[in-house]
Amino acid sequence: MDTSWLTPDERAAWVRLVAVVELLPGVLDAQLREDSGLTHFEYFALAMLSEAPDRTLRMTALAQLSNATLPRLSHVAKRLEARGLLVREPCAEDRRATNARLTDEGWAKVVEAAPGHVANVRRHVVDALTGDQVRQLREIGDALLAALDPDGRMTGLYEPGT
Amino acid sequence: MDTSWLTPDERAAWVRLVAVVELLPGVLDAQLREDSGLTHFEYFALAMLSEAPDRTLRMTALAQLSNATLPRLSHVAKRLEARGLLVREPCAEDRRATNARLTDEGWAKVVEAAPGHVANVRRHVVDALTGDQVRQLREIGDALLAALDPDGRMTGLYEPGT
DNA sequence: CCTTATTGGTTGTTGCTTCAACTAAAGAGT
DNA sequence: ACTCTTTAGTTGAAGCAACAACCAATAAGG
Repeated sequence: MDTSWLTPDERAAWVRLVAVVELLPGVLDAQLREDSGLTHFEYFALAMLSEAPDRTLRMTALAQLSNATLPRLSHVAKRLEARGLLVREPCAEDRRATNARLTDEGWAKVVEAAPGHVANVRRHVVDALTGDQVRQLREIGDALLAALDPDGRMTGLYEPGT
Repeated sequence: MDTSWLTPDERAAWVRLVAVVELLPGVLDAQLREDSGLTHFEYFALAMLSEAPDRTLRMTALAQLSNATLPRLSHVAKRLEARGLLVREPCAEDRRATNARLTDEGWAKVVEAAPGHVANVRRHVVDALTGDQVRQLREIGDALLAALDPDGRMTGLYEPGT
């Protein structure tokens, strides 16, 4: 009775997607939590900073990249700041704004956490797929994100053309 | 610095998958919350019951189908029971067990909520894909779930052979 | 039988997310 | 200059979810 009005093929694809969406966050969180004491969201935020020029991003920009609300990011940033992984400082150009900057410890944390995380991704995702499926998944991802994120708020991550 | 040690193709696919996994739950929750006053998890639980024989499932079985811990399901079931959407009753065969059964109101709720939910899924997922992509996604889903859910706890949903 | 282990569920704390309210700065219109 | 609106971010209270501790019933071993 659930997802009727979808064809059998559509329903099969949908049901699998839901299961993946349900299971994947737990798999990512568990490994990072265990090995590095970070949630996936925290790791992701630090990783975004680590790739940014001067390891610095406006809070708003970081929130959009990580698909978070500003309040949520603010709380998380406070915790990460208390752990010494980043600092927040007022922005010179726009005095309303706050810049989050990765500290050296934060950088070290990302460097420490990345290998295990990548291995986990490999084990649970990439290595489960054939090369063709990897390419298909990328295009399916682009199609879905065009519908899920029409304003491209999380773009910068996935760069549809890239 | 993030997901290096993946090839460019792999990284592109991975980054899109993460974005989808991040965005999709919010899209599902928002519509159901708005139109039916249910979280996606609640809807999903009710939908599972609606498809079960006698509209009844053991708490443990329902928890596995919805990828929830038993404590979490217990709390959710209490709320749904308070709203009259399901009832919990001791199981006759195994007196340790509790059966959750969908009430007539619960059934009506699912019937009321399903069309909007399916339309939402169509808009944001199914209709964004070509027929070929739908078939590819189904097989990718099977491959991923084999790695994410090796014990097939959430199976019953996606029935790899189906 | 009696003991121990395992399975099935419910019940309290702890921590994170969300929501709403608030401060403050930048622009826009008059 | 003066107000009105929008943007940026923080904060505090409230709601959920995870974890742990717990009780109850079945099953297994001596």
